[in-house]
Amino acid sequence: MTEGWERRLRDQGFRITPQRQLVLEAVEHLRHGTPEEILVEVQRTASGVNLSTIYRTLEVLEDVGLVTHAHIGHGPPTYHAVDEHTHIHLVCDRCKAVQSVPASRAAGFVDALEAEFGFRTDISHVSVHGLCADCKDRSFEPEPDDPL
Amino acid sequence: MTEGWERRLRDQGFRITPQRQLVLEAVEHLRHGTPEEILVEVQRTASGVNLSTIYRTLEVLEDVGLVTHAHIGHGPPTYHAVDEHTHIHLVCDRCKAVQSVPASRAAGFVDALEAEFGFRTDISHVSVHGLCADCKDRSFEPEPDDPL
DNA sequence: GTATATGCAAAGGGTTTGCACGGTT
DNA sequence: AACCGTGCAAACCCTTTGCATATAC
Repeated sequence: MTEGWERRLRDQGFRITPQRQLVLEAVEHLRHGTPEEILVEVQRTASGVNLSTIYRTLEVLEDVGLVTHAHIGHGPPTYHAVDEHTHIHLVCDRCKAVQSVPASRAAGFVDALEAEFGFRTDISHVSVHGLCADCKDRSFEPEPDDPL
Repeated sequence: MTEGWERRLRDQGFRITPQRQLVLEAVEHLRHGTPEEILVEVQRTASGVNLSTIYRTLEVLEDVGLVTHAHIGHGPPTYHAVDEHTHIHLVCDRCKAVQSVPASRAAGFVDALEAEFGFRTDISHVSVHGLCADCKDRSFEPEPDDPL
């Protein structure tokens, strides 16, 4: 569990509640989780927790900097604990595999955007789409359906 | 209008319809458009066209390679004609401004992902989030609300 | 004439909101 | 005790789907 999470909430005027603790634990345990997946995880301990609470709690936890979210394709966002090593998601549009690579691999790109356009990139926020190594080689086969 | 669009459809077994022509024209005219925006544009000429037709048509046009879509934040996807110069969207999470930069700026990053992980990136598919030059300088001010 | 495309309306996911109750401070 | 947080249900937005009709071939 992220150290000092309680202070982080309290210092910004939020209260400590079992739900907030459980959601944070779930995010850290799952490593990658959609709101729905987080709900299921939380309900293993507290079955009464509601989905809307998950949404509201994730928003609060993101506000205080304990979690972030990234978009992986069309579906719901994926949440992460912020203490994990920052990474980029490589999403295969064909087989849907998601590979994480260190955000440092994008340092050159990110720096160039800042130098040239003054744009400060949050590289981990959005995933990178394409074809993974396996699917690249098999790209003549029919798609398994529903490409992102 | 993209040259040879009719062949492109016909060759893949699709029929030529007024709706498909209008949607393609709308996408090219708007340069960036969500399904809803495309509907409005199409309805300036043909008010009877239905939203579901827009969705189905965009899917077909994408299948045959006449348009692509990219995700800009939480909302609906944005469609482009493929003949336009490939570009990346830089989305400011604070002021929501969207800046287009040539995809070539990411060449180094894309090449590195392919060399290191065998991953073939479709860089234009997903937008890059962060803070634009203006907002970076004003980042001490309160946010205007609803960051993406 | 036949198969595909369209319009319409209803259903479906994911997310947000209003409200009254319950818990934290 | 006051206020914030939660559960519940309804509403919301975006997208998809079933079906009957219209249209391209």
